Amino acid sequence: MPHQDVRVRFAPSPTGGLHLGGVRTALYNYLFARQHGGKFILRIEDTDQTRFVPGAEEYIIQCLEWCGLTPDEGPHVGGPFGPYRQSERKHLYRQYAEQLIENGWAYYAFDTPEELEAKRRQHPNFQYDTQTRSQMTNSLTLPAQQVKDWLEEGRPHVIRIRMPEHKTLHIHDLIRGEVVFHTDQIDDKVLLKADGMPTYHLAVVVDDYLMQISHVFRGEEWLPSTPVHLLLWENLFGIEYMPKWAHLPLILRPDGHGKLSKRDGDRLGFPVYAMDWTDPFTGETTRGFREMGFLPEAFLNMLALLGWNDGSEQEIFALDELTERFSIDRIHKAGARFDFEKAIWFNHEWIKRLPITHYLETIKAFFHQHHIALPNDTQLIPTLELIKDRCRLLTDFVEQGKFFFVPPETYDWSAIQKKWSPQMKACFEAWEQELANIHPWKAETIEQSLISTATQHALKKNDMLLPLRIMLVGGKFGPPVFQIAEHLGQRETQQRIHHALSHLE
RNA sequence: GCCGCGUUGGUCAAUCGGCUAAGACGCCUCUCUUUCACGGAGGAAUGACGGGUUCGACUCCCGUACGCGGUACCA
Repeated sequence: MPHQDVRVRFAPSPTGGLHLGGVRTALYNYLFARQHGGKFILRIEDTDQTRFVPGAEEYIIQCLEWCGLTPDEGPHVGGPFGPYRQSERKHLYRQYAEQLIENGWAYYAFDTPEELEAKRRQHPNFQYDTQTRSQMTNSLTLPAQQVKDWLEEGRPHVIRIRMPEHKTLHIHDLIRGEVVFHTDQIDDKVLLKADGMPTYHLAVVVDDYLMQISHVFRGEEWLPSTPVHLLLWENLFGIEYMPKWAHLPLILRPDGHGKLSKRDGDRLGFPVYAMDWTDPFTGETTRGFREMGFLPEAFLNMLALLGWNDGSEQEIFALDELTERFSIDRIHKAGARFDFEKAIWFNHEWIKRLPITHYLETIKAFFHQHHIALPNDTQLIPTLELIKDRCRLLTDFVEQGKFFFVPPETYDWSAIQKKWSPQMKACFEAWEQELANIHPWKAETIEQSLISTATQHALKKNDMLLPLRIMLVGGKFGPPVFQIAEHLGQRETQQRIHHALSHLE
């Protein structure tokens, strides 16, 4: 009897940084599992030993953790269906491949990679399939004794699926509906490689069965190989155990055409990976969303809406809201272009919505990276609150807030040059002395004081504002200037005016 | 080449036969703020093409075009 519980898996192969498309796949899996009270499983698909990259698995786990997509089972937390790393399950697969051979659904093939390559050079459209396998070196064409001998002497071989002839395969996809394939068009995929490792096709079916996976959410690039999986399910475990398929639309590059790749990010100046990834072989680091100043809430929100919407006008969703609203039938069929500007917009919205305390530590870390010393939290938080609305990325806090903690190194004098005069200088010099008499040190009282000093010098307050801003901030930006002065404190404000005046004639 | 999937503004997209085709991002204008942003109000901008079906097609069907994916002892 097929199992009823919802069990879904995110099954990346640990070959490098975690692509945003991968995170979205993980997200949809996670949402579906949570929505149905099911389990979200992490399985590491490391059957290609030549592509093993040290550190990649740990990195993937950290990315999921940063996003808040915590697996219920996985190589790092264990679980009742382990091991969760395919390389550690190697011994499991061969028996299934051999079972298929016994039933006539697979065969041994002794063609070497070199032979196959030569064949493909000769016939560019060569495919190892129902038509061509009779000309190849395999257990279907060789005498039984020959096969037996070769196997006994350990001759390298693979096991290939034997595609039936002239059959139509119907696959029901939760997103696309009925998809039909013809077996004559499909090649005899390798199931077990010469090194004894299964290929994706065998491993995915065996493990989904053994791990009792109920639904498979994976990228659309897998759709063409689904008929192979279907046949395997049919002949190994029974179609009634087969998970439901949902092939997700691809995330496309913003310009031109094609799947979004790491290279597009490098070229166009935006991240593609969830977090910074350093290639252990070249030492080269690729920037990630996290390090670029994205909140995980925004990152996930943006990804969720790339290919799905709930039909309303709402665009901002927290993870628990997504869990509530998510539905497979509202997933788009067509691929979506990634738009970095929109991603930034999502981040801005989340920065504005969340309390500073929610991401205080992250901001502090960014300041520390720039060697900027910060005051204690009770003083820091109100200051950050003041600039919050103008920060689209968390790294913007450094840019927008630095002047609160470090006096300006340069001044944008050009902004005030036209209106600057000796009278104005005299007025500021007088006001500088006045600062000590301002009580309490509040934006309103500071403003009143400036007004009265300006009036005494036959100047207008409004003409004083920009020069004051330049003296305190260095440039033409930031919150209202008297609030800046309030946050700076009397002493610091006085010092900055004094210092600025000594540099102005 | 073959197979599969897809096609509403520049981008994300709503629409499940009644459309004068939502909304968001971005862009432009105005407004607020005597800084820069935020906010607020407006604006320009869309159904690939050709046939059907229908009283009526963006919506259904069939072609064509275009795009993408697959076609590995990679996943």
